[in-house]
Amino acid sequence: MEQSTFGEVNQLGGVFVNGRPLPNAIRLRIVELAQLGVRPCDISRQLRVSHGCVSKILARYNETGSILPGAIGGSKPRVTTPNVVKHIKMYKERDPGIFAWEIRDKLLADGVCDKYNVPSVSSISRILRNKIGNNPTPTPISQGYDNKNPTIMTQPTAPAPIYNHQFYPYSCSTPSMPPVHSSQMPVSQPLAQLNPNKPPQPASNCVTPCMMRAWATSSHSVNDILGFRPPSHAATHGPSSSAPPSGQHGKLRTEL
DNA sequence: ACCGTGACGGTTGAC
DNA sequence: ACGTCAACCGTCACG
Repeated sequence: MEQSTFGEVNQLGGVFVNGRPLPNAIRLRIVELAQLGVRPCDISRQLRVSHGCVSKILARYNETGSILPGAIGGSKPRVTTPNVVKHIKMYKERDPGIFAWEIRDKLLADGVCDKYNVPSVSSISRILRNKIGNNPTPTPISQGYDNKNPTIMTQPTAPAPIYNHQFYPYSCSTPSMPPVHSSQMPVSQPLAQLNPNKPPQPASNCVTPCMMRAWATSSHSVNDILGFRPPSHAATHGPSSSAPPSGQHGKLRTEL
């Protein structure tokens, strides 16, 4: 456990922390290289990240436009919001003999919940037993929760779990990732320009739940992240000015 | 040789 | 305070 924070070494000699996402800088680098036309297998070798991981990150990027990992840990958004509890209580008061499954149906019928966030029958039973049965005034109703917003992605409660510790417990420059000084990632070019196929996705559009958290100043989509590069000087791919992470990125493909 | 995918062991955080 | 659970992670191996 403790030592896991020091990282382990994969078959390629790269350092990783089991169970934890790669640093954003590396993820960013993976996408950037891919946009430059570097093959995944080369990216894998170059950054010493397993090809499975490269594949996964690129697939995710293609799908969501985000390089960031998903939200780790936590539970699904609560479905028993105060408003739902209020309605359950109301149904129960109107019809003390009502069954939990009937309450469930009514919640759906009344639009209090939708199929995605309607509490299970057992949850309703628990609410009846715990909150309504003996405690007439449950939780403070109303604090922003709202059940009207049925969408799955609505974050009824917390905005988004996500790593509270800003990204990772360790900094971007991984515990030991000597070869790649990714935290300084010289992002030379906006990926959006490099890959016309990938329309720049508005940050708000990125589905990844983790989106809303950190990266406060810069958004998470690669395009946005890369957007802060120097305006001019968008040469094909010469990380000319800023030194490439590992100092040998000039020849992306050939080597190895 | 390359790449997609699933199993695996791990971490995390809400409940 | 602690355990459980379900989300995610990256690596590895297989096809």
